[in-house]
Amino acid sequence: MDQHFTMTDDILKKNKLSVTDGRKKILSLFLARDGALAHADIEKFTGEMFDRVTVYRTLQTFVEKGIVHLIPTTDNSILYALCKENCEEGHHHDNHVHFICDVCTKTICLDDVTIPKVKLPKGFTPNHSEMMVNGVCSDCK
Amino acid sequence: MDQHFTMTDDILKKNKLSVTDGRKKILSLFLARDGALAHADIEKFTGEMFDRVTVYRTLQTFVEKGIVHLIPTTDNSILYALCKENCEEGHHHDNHVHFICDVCTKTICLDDVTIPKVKLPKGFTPNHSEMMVNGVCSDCK
DNA sequence: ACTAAATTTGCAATAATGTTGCAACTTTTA
DNA sequence: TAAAAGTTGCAACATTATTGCAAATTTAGT
Repeated sequence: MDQHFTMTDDILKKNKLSVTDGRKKILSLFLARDGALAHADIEKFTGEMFDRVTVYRTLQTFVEKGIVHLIPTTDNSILYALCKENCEEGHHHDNHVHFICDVCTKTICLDDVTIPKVKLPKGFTPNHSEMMVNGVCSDCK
Repeated sequence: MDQHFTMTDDILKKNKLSVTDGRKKILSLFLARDGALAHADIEKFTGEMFDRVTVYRTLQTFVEKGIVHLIPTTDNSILYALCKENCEEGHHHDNHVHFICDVCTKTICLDDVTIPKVKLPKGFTPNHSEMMVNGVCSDCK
């Protein structure tokens, strides 16, 4: 399949999920891509390989297990990203900045860039933050 | 209609848009609400008053004119918000933090909270940032 | 105030996207 | 290797979004 075949199995097993072709393929797409993927992207790559429903359910399962996390968008799509550093542990995906490249349109997890704290107005209590920066990524500069 | 009736007309005229019942009503919803609205919210409030298509097109027009701006979400919906401070000028809607209340689920523009700059890895050039914080808002605390 | 031009709306059709139940199949467990 | 557990695909359905076009409304000019 590709060079990630053992890695995908490991991640699935670690999360107590059955190792199936669909999950391996979708996981390998994330590993190969290093940016975020939307449901539509995955359908494009997998073609007629799996049913649409399977893709939906696979992504949902991955989110529940913390294998991928969601990235907010303004265009009515859901973006899913697997973060290199964190996916080993399966948690704490949610403290880094996401970068969206205006040129290649990839969404990249900047695992090393922590979201800064902001001072909120009186009466507001923070719980969790998301931050997205767009611009030009290191590949497109 | 409500106390904002002149304000809605002013905003529409300032943006060279025909003053119609649909636009006035939708704009007045934003003015009355002070939080963000999704397409579905607007349909709920307006009921059978206007066609769904009109709501879609009105929101699209408002975004193009800069009357409202988009807020990213992870739940496959588009949120639209009119920011109190900026809507007079019709631009620069995009430099403040958005707060999503976990209790009342409202999304609120914190017009006074500026998005902090972050240091990006080598090779990345920033252009624009978005930041969302959720937690408990001042009404729900 | 009245009319022509420009703009906006609603309808109908269509497309795209997401969800559910269930039977068949595959993977895991022991 | 067989039973149990988990996963998949199909079909049907639900929701959400888009397009073209004719009718209606709003605006601008007189």
